[in-house]
Amino acid sequence: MFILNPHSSVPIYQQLVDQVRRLVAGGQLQPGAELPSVREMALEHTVHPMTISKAYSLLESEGLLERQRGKPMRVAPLKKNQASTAARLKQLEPQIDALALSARQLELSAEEVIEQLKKKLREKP
Amino acid sequence: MFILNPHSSVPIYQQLVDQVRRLVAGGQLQPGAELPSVREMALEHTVHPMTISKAYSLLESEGLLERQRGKPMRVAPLKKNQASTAARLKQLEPQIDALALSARQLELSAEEVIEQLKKKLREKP
Amino acid sequence: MFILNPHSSVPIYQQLVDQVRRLVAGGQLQPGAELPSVREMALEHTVHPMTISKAYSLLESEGLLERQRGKPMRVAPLKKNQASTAARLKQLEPQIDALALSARQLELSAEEVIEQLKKKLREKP
Amino acid sequence: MFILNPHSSVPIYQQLVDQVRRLVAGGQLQPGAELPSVREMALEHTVHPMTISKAYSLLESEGLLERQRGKPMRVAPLKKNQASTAARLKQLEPQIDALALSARQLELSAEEVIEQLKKKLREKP
DNA sequence: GTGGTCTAGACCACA
DNA sequence: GTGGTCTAGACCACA
Repeated sequence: MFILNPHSSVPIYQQLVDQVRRLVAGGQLQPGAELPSVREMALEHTVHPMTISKAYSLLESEGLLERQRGKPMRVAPLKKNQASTAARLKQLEPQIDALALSARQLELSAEEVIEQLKKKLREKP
Repeated sequence: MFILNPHSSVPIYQQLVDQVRRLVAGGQLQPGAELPSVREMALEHTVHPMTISKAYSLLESEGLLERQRGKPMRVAPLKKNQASTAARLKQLEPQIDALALSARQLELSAEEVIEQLKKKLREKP
Repeated sequence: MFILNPHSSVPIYQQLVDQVRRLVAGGQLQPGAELPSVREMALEHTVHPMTISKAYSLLESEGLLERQRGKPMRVAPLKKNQASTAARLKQLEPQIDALALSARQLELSAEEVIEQLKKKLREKP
Repeated sequence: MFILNPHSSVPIYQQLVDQVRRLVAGGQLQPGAELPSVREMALEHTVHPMTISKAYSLLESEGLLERQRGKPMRVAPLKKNQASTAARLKQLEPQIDALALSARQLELSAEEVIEQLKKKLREKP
């Protein structure tokens, strides 16, 4: 469910935070859903447990996850979790902006980029 | 001509590298154009000369700038600066992949994302 | 394992870069092998950590080393380290050209030069 | 007669010094032969006159060239100028050593390198 | 004038 | 623990 890339320039804990935020916003992680334990996830991705822990803590202080004593963390009861389409697009904006900038720097036409993006969106990962 | 923000989380030398790349790609810095000397630019932005020097060195090893001994650095005559379209698309791939992943996690449809991207690509930055 | 000579006219960071390249090419540093940490090596050779760091960074941008966050750098899994024979010969070309020029200026015959080169190539360094 | 490459990592004055030494050793510059004036040579290679001047001065202090008031420099009357084959090979040694080292680092076989070198030696430049 | 190297040492992000 | 960034400032090579 989670994809962590240790070679990315984005810190691993940040990758995890971003993904949880999106999965909650998109409704794939419903309120009450339990997340893998720190250890489980650390093992699965061969990552330091502290890294997972840091991500969870950030998400907790943000109000998106909540800690349950002795049990794994779970998605908090919805406040404004599942966002409107507009709000979710807003969340995507920094990435879109960066892509647009890169494309222009590479002197690629809109068509070429969109063609490629369409292809990737069609593939289920 | 160059804007360096010491409070950004992007390292100063990286900001400079990015801007030179963009200005060259966009044609605002033509091959042969001279850049401000390390000391000049360091003074102007009250930054340590080594920080500027690091950026210039990276751009040189990238083949974008060339040293002229005793004179300031200048934009290299373009050779493979403009790679083939396929090669440039390849360079964009990681960003496109990441965007596609985010979009799926946000449960956004291809249309919504592409619509937004088109808008951004049309805006000249 | 590494020999750094502060009195050489070759910069210290360059000496290190050269040696790592050689050790990797020669197979003495296998993919996955860890290098001494920046601090370790700096202490051992009484050199400033930044000097070591510069060498490591260059080797990373070259694709020869890879960073493991929180752990020392290690030799990257070889990919295009071994390029085609033609490509590697191409890399040697400037040196071959320079040698040919020198030989002609010294009025040395092809045989004499090649004889000498053969001898050197046979010696394991 | 002289080839100066401003993009080489070898300083320009050093390139000139090396070439004069070789041409004298090889007998192509005979004792008494006049060299181009500093200005002439600087113009021809679009190089700073000081650079040529520095090379000439070094060669003079070495005893290879001599200054004649109001006239261009000329090759000094031979002492041990035209060297024996062995001596001339000795002069080539650093370049041969470097080439052999590079070849080994690139994992190229002796045959491949020698093949290439032969080709270059045959071409008159 | 130009850029390059190096040290001393602070401070930071990440795991 | 790991490496990265930055400054202050010395000293050098080259043109």
